[in-house]
Amino acid sequence: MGARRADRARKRLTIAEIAALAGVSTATVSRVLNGKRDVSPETRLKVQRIIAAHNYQPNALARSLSLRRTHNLGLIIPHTAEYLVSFPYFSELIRGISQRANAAGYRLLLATSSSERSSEETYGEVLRGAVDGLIVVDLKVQDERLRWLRREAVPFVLIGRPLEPEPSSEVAGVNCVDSDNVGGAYRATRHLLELGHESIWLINGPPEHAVSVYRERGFRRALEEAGRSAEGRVLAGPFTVEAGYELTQTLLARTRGRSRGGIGIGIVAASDLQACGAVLALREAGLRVGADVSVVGFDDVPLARAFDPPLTTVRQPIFEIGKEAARLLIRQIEQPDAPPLQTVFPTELIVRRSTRPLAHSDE
Amino acid sequence: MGARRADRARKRLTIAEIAALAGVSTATVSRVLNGKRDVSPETRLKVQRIIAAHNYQPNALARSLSLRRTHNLGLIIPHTAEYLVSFPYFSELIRGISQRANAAGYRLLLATSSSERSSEETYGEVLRGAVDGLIVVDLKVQDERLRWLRREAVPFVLIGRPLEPEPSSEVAGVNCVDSDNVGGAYRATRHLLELGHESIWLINGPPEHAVSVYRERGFRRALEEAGRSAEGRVLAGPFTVEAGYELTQTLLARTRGRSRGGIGIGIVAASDLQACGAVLALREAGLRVGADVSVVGFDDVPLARAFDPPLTTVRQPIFEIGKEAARLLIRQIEQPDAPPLQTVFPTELIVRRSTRPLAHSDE
DNA sequence: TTGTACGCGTTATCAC
DNA sequence: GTGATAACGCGTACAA
Repeated sequence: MGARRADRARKRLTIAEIAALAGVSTATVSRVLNGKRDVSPETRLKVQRIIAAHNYQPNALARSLSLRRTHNLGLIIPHTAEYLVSFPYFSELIRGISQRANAAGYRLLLATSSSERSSEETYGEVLRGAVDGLIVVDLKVQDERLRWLRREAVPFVLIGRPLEPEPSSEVAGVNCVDSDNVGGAYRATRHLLELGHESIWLINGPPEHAVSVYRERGFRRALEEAGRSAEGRVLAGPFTVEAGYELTQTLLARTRGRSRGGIGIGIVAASDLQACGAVLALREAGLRVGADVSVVGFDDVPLARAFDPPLTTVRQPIFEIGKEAARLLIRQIEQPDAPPLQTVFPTELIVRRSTRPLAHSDE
Repeated sequence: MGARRADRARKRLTIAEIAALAGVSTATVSRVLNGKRDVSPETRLKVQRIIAAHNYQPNALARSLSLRRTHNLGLIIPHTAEYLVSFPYFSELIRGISQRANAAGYRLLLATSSSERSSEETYGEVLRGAVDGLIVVDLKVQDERLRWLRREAVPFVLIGRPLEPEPSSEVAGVNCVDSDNVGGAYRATRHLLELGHESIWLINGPPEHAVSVYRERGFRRALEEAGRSAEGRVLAGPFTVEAGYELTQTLLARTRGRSRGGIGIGIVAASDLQACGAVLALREAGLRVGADVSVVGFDDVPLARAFDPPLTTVRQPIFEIGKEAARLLIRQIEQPDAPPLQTVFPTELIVRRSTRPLAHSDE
């Protein structure tokens, strides 16, 4: 009762009202709120009581406006569903970012980019002072966002690593977090080599993704070190089951005639989904995965070890990557002069049953 | 040149500066900005030119403070990784929410709830005027958050449906979006009945989740309609592969002796992950899934159809649910007097090869 | 130690 | 039509 306005929005108290209640000035309340030292123990206690009694919460907006800092981190979700499917751990990433951000007193602001709007529009809109910095995912080979972000002098951190030949700019000049994709693909490929596979292929992600370039590098390096050529050994497509299936079929068509009916084929896939698609196609062709042929995935999604056969795969610490991204961004925001940092997390080859030494043909 | 402060934050223009540049008052600029009619075509054009020339973006914070509306929607991410794993479409949900929100001029603000903090603390923090409303996921059977949200009179929408016996309150009093879990479980169970399975089980999610209660209802209803008892037929655990595996093992132990070595068992699982775990355990016990026994999953994750056997499962339109949730929340925010709405999306049984008519034992 | 007064960037209510 | 000017809620010089 006594509520003047419709009580729907339950009028929240302001610092002025708290001040009045406590018989002090707003400045004093603000000091107490922010833990400043210049306030006597008695007044502090008095104010704290009032604050607690009324469950007062300072308005975040007003505080942001005054401080010129929102304590919001921005993340643009790629528009394409395809990308998200390709990234089964997207929720893990968000969780990692969000956890670290919250722990440091920041929130995470999300927006989707729509294909109709340029990245400039999207980012500009999110900006408008709503965010202290941005986390950029889904890094492209030639990513126009980089130049824009630099020009606007927005603190930002990349998930992924820009490719070196970025025109007129040092890679070292940006904050970025990535997993060791080159190493992951390298080890996966070596693994197949060591198993004795003769015909080794990479089913890669779309070539415009920076991550695809890195994985192909690891693949090529392993092959070349073994004195083999990677020419014509790389197929590319979406990170989906379907793509894995179809690319494996074209791969089989290409090898037909060459090898012994496909026996000896080894496939490194850029996602577990693709790997599963590959397994399907291989089985359809009458090949035994984990005996005649081998397949390695990427990501280690929850279902990878329940698959038949349990999938050998390259695990990435997505949650950690998210946390680190938030950490670096916050660091850049709070210490603008701190030099940018590049963090690379190791990947791990999880060996299960989809990769095995070749069965001897004389058995 | 001429930059006064360190050029790192590239001073953004204010409405006052635009006004000065255009030779008008801030009020006029504001009118142009917000498309008000009371401004002459000439001045409008003049102001628009200046705005475009300087790429001016009004400050979202100041605007929010003035309007007392942030255009932010809040979503609390459950702390437990377990929950997220159980919810493979979490990214889909976020995408749905975010897309609808952005389309309507809203942003999505994320925060994680940490187990140490009460929901009141978590939500209170998000409040602080940082959001206009909240989306609540992971609804519990007795969810303390409901009462709190009502008391604080925060606009909110539930993903999921509260259970009827919520003390002293009409279910109809809240906005909520859910998929038809009762119907989904019902149809999955009927499907198994129609295939001739004798020993039908539900591997459910944790009982504290509201969704588990609904799914059990559908399961029971189908069984009872068929004149069977569901007593002792429900096992519960996390939504993981491991839980599915282990619960199936205990289930097999219980049936041992009774049925013909397990033949005729039919399992409805509350997630595709659990279903895959169940398949593993059944196979280990020497049973042929899709012949001797059947398994139905829930969710239709991308790998479900690549699984061996391809998984029969109950599909939910997660993306749509996200969009609808955002729609309802925004509606509640913009029309506080509009009566709350309950939307239930149909679920769909996708029949694949993990469920089949029982093989005749005389074959 | 405490209080006054102004700035943060918009919107909106008045006058003119 | 247009322009001062008071909110919006908080932080913080500066003065006391």
